[in-house]
Amino acid sequence: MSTRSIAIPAWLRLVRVFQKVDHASVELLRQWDLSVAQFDVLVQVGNTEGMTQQQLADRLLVTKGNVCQLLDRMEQRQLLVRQQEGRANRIYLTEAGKSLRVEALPAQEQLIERIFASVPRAEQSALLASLRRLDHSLE
Amino acid sequence: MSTRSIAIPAWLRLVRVFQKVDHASVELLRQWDLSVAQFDVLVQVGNTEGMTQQQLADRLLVTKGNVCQLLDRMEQRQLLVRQQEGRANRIYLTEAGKSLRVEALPAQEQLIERIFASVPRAEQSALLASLRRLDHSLE
DNA sequence: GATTGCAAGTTTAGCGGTAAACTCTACTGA
DNA sequence: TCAGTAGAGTTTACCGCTAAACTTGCAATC
Repeated sequence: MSTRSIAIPAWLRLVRVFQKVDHASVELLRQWDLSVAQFDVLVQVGNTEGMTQQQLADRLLVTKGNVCQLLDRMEQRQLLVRQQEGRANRIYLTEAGKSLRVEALPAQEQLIERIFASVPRAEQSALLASLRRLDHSLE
Repeated sequence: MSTRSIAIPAWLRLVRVFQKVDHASVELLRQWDLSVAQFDVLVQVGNTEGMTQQQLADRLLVTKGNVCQLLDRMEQRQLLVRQQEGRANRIYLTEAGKSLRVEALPAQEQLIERIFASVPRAEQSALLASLRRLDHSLE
């Protein structure tokens, strides 16, 4: 039995899976003219109505500059509104934003379920456990 | 014991891990003024000297338009050369490109090893197996 | 109350990526 | 032969993202 680490192949495979699932998401969300980034905003703001731009940036692991641009486009499309409060902007979904979220989120979740159905339930648990370890080891 | 699928949390965790490891790679490669995309080109072209732009695009799962722009910048930095042959361009690393590859690749691999060290060897095998299943189920 | 300073947001240059239109070259077939 | 076509590469417009410089508003301290 080999003692060499398989970290590299595991990482390369993880990247591959990420890219492919991401592409599938892009395809799915295209029917609502949504990018993955915009979809993520819709999901997060829907979960925590009234969050600030900085909070959103922290959740998404992106810069506040990026969030600002994303919100510009989404506000223009009337999917959400900024509401100034002190020196922060609180974000709220419009009705159009909410109904888009209610359509797209279940579809996206079904896509993920379908893809992961190729992995048996017990293996999914182990997968999740390993990923959690990796995540926590990166702070 | 619950029977509900954990596909969604597993996917969200996978995304998180990808983002964090990717950020760590960006930090590491910054010391050679390399982006992850440029590093990937260096690795692939080093593995298969003389490959065409289209072959490279297929390997990296990106468009040929993207490869064209990446190569523009890297050729300008004299890390590689295009050599026209019929209607295709064959790509070769320069000496500068090769030596950069020889420096950066082991460092990158050590980074991955270090991160994955938090997962026991047996668990890494299971992780790899699950990821392979996912990959293959996406064609 | 004026000064200082920090925190939230905005702007801009530049890279990475896609899609689509375009050029150029080679091959194929009537 | 030569018209058509398909494949490889290039270009362009636009989105996602970062880093860094910039603006603005609030608070604390003197």
